[in-house]
Amino acid sequence: MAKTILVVDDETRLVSVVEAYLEQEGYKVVKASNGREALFAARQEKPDLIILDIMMPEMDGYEFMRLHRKERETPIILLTAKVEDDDKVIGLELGADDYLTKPFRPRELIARVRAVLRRTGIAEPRAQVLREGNITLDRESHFVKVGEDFVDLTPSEFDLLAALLSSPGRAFSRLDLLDRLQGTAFEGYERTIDVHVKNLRAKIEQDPRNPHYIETVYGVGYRFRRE
Amino acid sequence: MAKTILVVDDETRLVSVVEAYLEQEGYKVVKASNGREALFAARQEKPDLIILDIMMPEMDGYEFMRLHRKERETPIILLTAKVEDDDKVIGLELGADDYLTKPFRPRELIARVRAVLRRTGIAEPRAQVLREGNITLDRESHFVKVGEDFVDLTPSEFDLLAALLSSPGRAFSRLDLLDRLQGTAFEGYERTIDVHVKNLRAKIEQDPRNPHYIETVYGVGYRFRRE
DNA sequence: AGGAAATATGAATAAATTATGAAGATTATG
DNA sequence: CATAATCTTCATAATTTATTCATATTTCCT
Repeated sequence: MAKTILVVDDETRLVSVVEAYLEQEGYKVVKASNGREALFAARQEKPDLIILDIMMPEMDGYEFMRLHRKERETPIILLTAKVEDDDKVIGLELGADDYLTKPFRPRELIARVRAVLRRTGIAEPRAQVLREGNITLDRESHFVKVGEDFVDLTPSEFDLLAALLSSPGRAFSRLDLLDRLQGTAFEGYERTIDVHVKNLRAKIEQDPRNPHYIETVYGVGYRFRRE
Repeated sequence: MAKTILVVDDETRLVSVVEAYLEQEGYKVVKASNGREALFAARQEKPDLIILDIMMPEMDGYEFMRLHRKERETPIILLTAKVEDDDKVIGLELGADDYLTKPFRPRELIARVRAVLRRTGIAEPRAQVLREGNITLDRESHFVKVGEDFVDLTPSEFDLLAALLSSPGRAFSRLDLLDRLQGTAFEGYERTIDVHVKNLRAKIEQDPRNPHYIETVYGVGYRFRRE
């Protein structure tokens, strides 16, 4: 059964990005934009993990934690605007399992989610291997194979390939892809994706000038060729 | 056959963590959150070892021990909140085989479990020798060989190498590795791992500046090179 | 075919990550 | 209790990656 994660933050954009990424990883996501909603959602959905912003209107993260802890022991990852020792201390006292400083990258979040779930003995949600054509990507072990050859990719290249490979045949816009790479960080320049694609092609394509796997969708973005 | 360990503690979180570590070591784990449940579970499962918290609601650890001892002689490791001589004395009088003070590190727990099982003549659950390339690591005898040469490692270095060696080719995040070393990565500083890696490389690599065995996976962590 | 728009590419620069040496803190040991 | 060993933290050097930018190439449309 897919693990459920409750994401609580008043920034809807951030929540959306986080949601997309967690869902891609195979988690079920429930959202709330303040402590009150979160309490309600926590009771309804009984999530396996809560990702919680501290600064929120109405009822802040600490208040939520205090109330929630009376009912359940769900592991919690705190989101903090910046590292303040106070926050760390208070969060720790209240029983947070980890914390993350905004802005953060999706990969960083995923790593922490995994770590916390493992630490608290909750199993992985699903196989972490993506395969299409001759390409294998293993998120768990973090390797990419072209045929039988292992290929070293940079983090951006790896995430980019993972995104494309998650839905072969689907065209992703540069904005989509940029979100996967940068998460909640401030907006970048879409063309950055082009460069990553170029570098990625150089590593996995037999003839980078005539790409077989990563196709350009003129006016839209890129897609991974479906067999 | 895998050895069964009964873990008894009212802190479900702690039980989950302990469960995760024991299972990773190849033990089968049964859980209970108070003395009553524990008695029931002990009768049902006939565990090879019991890890028992003293402070629990309903029926505390001492009471459980008294009752359980009438039925079986299962070795018991006690968990105590902090070292109180009284606890130690009472526990050992009642026949506990060892005790552990919270908070404790996974390696500490595992070490004591092994020791108690060995002392009471119960076999180890799985092979304790990891080998890859030119490196041999024996968890049982606690030695490391590079080729034919024995190498002295510190406890952290040993655990780090054991973790990496458990899945050659798999990239481990610093968070993962910190977990293995400290039990809870929340409080630690990830970069500590870098230093252990440096020191470990200095001991097992021919040319530490150009590591052969322990590879850096930029943006992710480290991995042991798969042959 | 011609031109506008989009993409590809190489190279320079900026940013992020890792490696390292050494100091300070902690833990084990006699 | 003192000493040694180990672990952690910190500052900074070295390395790798990400981003930007200028320009070449390709695609699309009429």
